[in-house]
Amino acid sequence: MTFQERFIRARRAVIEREFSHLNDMQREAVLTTEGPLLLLAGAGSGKTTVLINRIANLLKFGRASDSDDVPAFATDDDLRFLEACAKNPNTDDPDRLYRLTALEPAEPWRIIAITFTNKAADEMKVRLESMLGASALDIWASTFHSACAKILRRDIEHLGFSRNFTIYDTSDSLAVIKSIMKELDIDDKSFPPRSVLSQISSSKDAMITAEQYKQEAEKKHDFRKVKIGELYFEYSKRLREANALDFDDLILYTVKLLLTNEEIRNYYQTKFKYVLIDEYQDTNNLQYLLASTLAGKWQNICVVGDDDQSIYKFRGATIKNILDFENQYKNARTIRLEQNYRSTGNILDAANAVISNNTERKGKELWTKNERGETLTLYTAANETDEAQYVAGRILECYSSGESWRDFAVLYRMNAQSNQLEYAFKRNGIPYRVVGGMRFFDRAEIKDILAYLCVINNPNDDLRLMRIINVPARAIGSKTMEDVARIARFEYLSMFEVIKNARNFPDLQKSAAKLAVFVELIEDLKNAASAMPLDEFYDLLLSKSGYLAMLEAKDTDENTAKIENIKELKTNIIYFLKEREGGTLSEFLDEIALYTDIDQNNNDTECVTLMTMHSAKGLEFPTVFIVGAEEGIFPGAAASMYPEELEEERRLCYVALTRAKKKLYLTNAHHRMLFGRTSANKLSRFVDEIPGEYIERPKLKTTSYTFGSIEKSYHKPEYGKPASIPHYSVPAANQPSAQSFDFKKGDTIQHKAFGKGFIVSIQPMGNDALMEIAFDNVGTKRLMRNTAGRQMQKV
DNA sequence: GACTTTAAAATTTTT
DNA sequence: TTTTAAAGTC
Repeated sequence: MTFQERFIRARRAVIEREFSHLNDMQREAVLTTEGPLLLLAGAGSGKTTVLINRIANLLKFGRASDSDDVPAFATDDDLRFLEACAKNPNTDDPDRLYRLTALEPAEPWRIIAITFTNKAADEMKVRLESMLGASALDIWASTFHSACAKILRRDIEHLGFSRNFTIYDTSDSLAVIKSIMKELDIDDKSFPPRSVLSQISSSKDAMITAEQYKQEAEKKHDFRKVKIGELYFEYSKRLREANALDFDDLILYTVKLLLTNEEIRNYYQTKFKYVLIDEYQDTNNLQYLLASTLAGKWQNICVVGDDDQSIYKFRGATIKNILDFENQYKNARTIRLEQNYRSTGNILDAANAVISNNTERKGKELWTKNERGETLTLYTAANETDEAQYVAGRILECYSSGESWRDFAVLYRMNAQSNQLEYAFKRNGIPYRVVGGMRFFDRAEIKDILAYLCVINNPNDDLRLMRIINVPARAIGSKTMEDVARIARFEYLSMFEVIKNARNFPDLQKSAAKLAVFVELIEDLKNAASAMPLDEFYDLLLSKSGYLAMLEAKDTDENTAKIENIKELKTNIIYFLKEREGGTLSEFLDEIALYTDIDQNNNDTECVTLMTMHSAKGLEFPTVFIVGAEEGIFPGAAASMYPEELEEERRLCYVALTRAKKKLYLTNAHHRMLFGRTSANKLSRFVDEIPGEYIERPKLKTTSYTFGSIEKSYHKPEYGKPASIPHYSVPAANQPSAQSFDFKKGDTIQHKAFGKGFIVSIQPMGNDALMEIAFDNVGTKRLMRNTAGRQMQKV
């Protein structure tokens, strides 16, 4: 062996030891620093750990682990020293060792790591900081959108926007579309605003301008598309006038800027020596362009993803990006992380079997050293209520044997399915949280307050001005505002400028006085904003605008909740000020424009989690229930017609299955009421794709069930429904067919899960009753007699 | 201009 | 069934 070969081998050995806690494939991924790298990381394979360690390696050793270069200064003695260190980790001269092993270590600011969600970005930052210390803060670890916002805040002036541009969220965009449609008198029934917006979005993704879109449509004589093209054109125009960018624009304009401006392109291409993209299977075309452009100079692009977990096609993600990576970069290396640390063998094999029915995939088989574990369980319920009750019953049983609430997750295809589960959990006293649905920043009161802040920050923000000008009521109605909008359009003024000079416009004479009051309010607040700390200003805003008074006027639960939310927003402001002392209003608005979920994901709370399978991506739970495993629901009706859609549903199934660590339940129902209509759905094909050895199915043949043909059917009177609609079900252990619940106030009872308790009160409610029970160990709970009663006995 | 009623639609979601 | 938006009424 030559000197060079020996040196490289010894150096590699020393670095490898640094990452000995990883498995071989993980370590390979960490040490492969140079050139394009495709990391196919299966579910539960330690993906984030690899990313963090890879960055650590770049910072500490640079390209040493992946290079044939030997430092010119290295002597024979150095080599002997290095080889000795490779054999024996303890050295008396760590400085010398480091000098010999590190090769151009990367400065933190030369690394950009892009994720999809703020949550993932934050998690990465936290883990980097705890591993590498404060220097990790210089790494660009952010989402696509915030990275772009950062770039554009510097250089967007080249594209004709000013640097203090506003970011519109989806509902802002929707509002713009709606107002254009109203003005152009386009019927929103034949052109649903949402679908128009998604057309615009996919056009932007394909880098098609409004003009091109319209031309193309005219050539094809497609009337619909011509109209949409007009809307697209007007929409872009309005955003430009308002100096606003929507989410797509953030990426689109960044890409445009980089492609058209050589100086800027050079700056970022030189700066970012290492580019890492997480969740690559979820990227769209623009994001792909951005990533490959940023990596254009050094070509050190590492993409991490799992083609089998691509579930966001409907929002523009294209699985092609990950499938074609090796064609895009001819010298790309591919590493597969296939060892799973999360699930039992049975769960994993079931998931592998299901996903193997897909054709559009790279091919990958997860394996694990974990035990086989229990088989999966399929439960076939009579209806959705029974299904929910089954889930609740199982959870109570497990809870009584020592598991905690947070060990359980119930996954469903549609948010609408959460309802029955929530009822069942409430009746049984099971604490739960529902993830998704209404987000904090989507709540009307939060949007209102933020709109105030936006208008104060930039009075020319017409959209937000419209939102708040009559909230609370100031007797400025839609008619007045229509006049204002028309004048603004005609005079090329912003709406605020129009109302400020209302007296000069004949049409506004009647409302001029009211408008003046509003203008004064905004201007006073604007002055106040620069004169005091942000949190103090916030209180002033709430009182002066009359918003708080409006909520306090009606003492309803709803308003109390709204006031809570508004206070929560103040917590955010205080938190922001802690991070950045003397932070200004505009800085705060910028920060939260891209941070849209705050109260989400308190994983530490002790309760069962309910969420869609989509939201479950990236999470794990010891026990998982997948409910509604029925054709027409999962896979959904729309998907079963198209093979591509069906494959996406199957990937979603794969994601759902691989969330479980120890135990996995699947449930379906003979009859299900959804959206007010009852239907009898077949068992999901995905369940049939799981080989029988991994799953335990109900003993009775329930899939071939036809109405009335089952002899051993029975009625469950505890639902209190009329006998004319009998319920049929497979008897289950936790469902005695009939039972009398003669609980009385003052009784001492023994509950399966909650232990001993004392009935404080019973309130009859129809055929049921609400019982308040003081338990010895878990405090007082309110339970429904007919459901929770099954779980307890008098003592 | 505020409030009530009625009708239609309802995967999946992050930024 | 439930939610949301638009039309109708006071």
